[in-house]
Amino acid sequence: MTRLSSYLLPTVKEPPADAEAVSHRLLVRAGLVRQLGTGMWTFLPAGWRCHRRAEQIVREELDRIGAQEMLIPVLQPADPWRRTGRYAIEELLKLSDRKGAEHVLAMTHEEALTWHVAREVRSYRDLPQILYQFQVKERDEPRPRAGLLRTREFIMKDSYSFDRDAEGLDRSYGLHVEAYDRVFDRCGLEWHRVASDVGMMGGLGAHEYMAPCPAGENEVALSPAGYAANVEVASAAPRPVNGLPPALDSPEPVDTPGQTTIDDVARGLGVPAAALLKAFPVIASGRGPVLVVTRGDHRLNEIKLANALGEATRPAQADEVEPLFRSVPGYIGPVGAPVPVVADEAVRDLRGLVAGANEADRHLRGVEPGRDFEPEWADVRSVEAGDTCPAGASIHLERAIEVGNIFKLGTRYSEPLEATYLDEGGSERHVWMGSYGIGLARILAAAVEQSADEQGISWPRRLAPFDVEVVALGKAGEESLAVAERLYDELRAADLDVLLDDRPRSAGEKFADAELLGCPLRLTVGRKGVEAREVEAQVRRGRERRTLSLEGAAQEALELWRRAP
RNA sequence: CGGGGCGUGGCGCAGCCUGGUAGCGCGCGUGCUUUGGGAGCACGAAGUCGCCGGUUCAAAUCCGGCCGCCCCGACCA
Repeated sequence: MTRLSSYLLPTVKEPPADAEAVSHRLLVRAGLVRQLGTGMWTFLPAGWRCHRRAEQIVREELDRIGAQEMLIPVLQPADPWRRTGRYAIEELLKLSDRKGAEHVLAMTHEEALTWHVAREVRSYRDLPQILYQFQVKERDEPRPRAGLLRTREFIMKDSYSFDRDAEGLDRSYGLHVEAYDRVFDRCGLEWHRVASDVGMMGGLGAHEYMAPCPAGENEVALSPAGYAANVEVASAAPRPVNGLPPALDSPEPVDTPGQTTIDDVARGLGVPAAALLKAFPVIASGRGPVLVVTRGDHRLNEIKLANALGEATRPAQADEVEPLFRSVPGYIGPVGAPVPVVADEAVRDLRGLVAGANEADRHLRGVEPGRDFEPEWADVRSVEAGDTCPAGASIHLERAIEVGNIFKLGTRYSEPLEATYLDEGGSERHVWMGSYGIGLARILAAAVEQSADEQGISWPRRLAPFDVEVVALGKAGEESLAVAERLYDELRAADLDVLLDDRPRSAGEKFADAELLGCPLRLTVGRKGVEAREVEAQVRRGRERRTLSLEGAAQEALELWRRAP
């Protein structure tokens, strides 16, 4: 019998003063987690129960698609990481043993598992395989934050698919979509599956599962027509420009002394910001200096830029810009630019624009892309609320927590680690891989963020530490405690997980703690109720209360629990 | 890595400017009262004031260095 009087559930009235995220505050206050250091969190008994429940949901859904659970060490030799080129990653924790041999603490497990598969898989008959584990990941995060949302150590469900070819990979990927959709539904989360960045390593496709909430670190672009993408890669038609100044036969200089920002120039010339061309000098890793141009009211998206150029870029420093342009920042523009120009699609077909003249205190008006400069066109701006998605619906943006991701790797790892098989024709081929992650602690944090109220946590019933909390009121030795214990047994017999608050505390304190902890159902046994052969039930979500007869209380509680969110 | 802030009983804070007896609320322990929405009274335990060094007769307080933690940004394979 789980009695609160002997259970380590250290609730606190006041959260850590500097904690800001709702989930951070409440998980600490409810006695579910404690911090050991920056980005290092301990799960206390009740918190670990939540974690295990999330884990079990994930396990059942992965097993359902035929995935096989296994376990790979966190401590690994450095060599495979060197071969894949990932030893250089700064977030990768490195260490050496007493003999001086170099090791890493794995941040993910592609290297180790691919290394094994390279040895064990010989033939097309051995494929496909989907393998997974629940294992600790270590990351030397530059900035852990918001409690469990971004930590240096966390447990991930990571799965890896191994297929003969791209079609096989598509199939394994699709199976993961199925499993993940079911996982996040069962966890009671509001979620979106969004298209996401495939990264500089050039994956073949990727999606993220995003749980919307204000504490989220990511932003997703959504539309009623079903468009869903991380803003890192989202693409949409811009809102049109109103009040564009008249087109001219050729660009015409105009004095703009001291006006170095979009706002200054727009106000100075009496034109909308969207009539300006914003110019970003960048240094691309391969092709060198490039001038990127967007509409004045748009923001450059560096990830889209890198994807469009096929190489990484960084902003140019002032001392790199001035010798090239013989100008100062604020007056740089594409007309007569001394470097190649990349222009955002949103300025295509616009006329009468204003751009820097590459000369201090001067701009050009009447600029027309394609006539006055010949750019390489690309979609490199960040979408905004009010843009139009490809299906014609209006986009809105939401902040969200990334709770899972799925990624088509292709042969990114099988090539350097030589994971090959012999096909029916006897030729050696590389294995096609996918990798798929779910952060369990993030599921918990997202659930808290999405469902908490003034009183505390309101767990989705599948994630709660217990299904029912029985609150026994009255003094030790009174009948209500004995009745509560019998009720506990009946609830257990109905297959519910139960916590009994048998502490000698005031009623108010027990109620407050119960609502803070957030089990989906609370049953209260008090003296008056015992006399009337009644117990009070409160459904945590919405806090609605009703009276149950003591005799049928366990069955009725089961019904209430089943209907809980 | 850049910017800002904070380290004082378990938690939240005051004291620091202007150096001189470490204080408040909550929590904790004991006893009595109380018991359906964070109870009351009484007594009590608990602090190397983050660490190291300097100034001073004297440092929580002033100075220097270091460490830790939070928030914003950069980053996030």
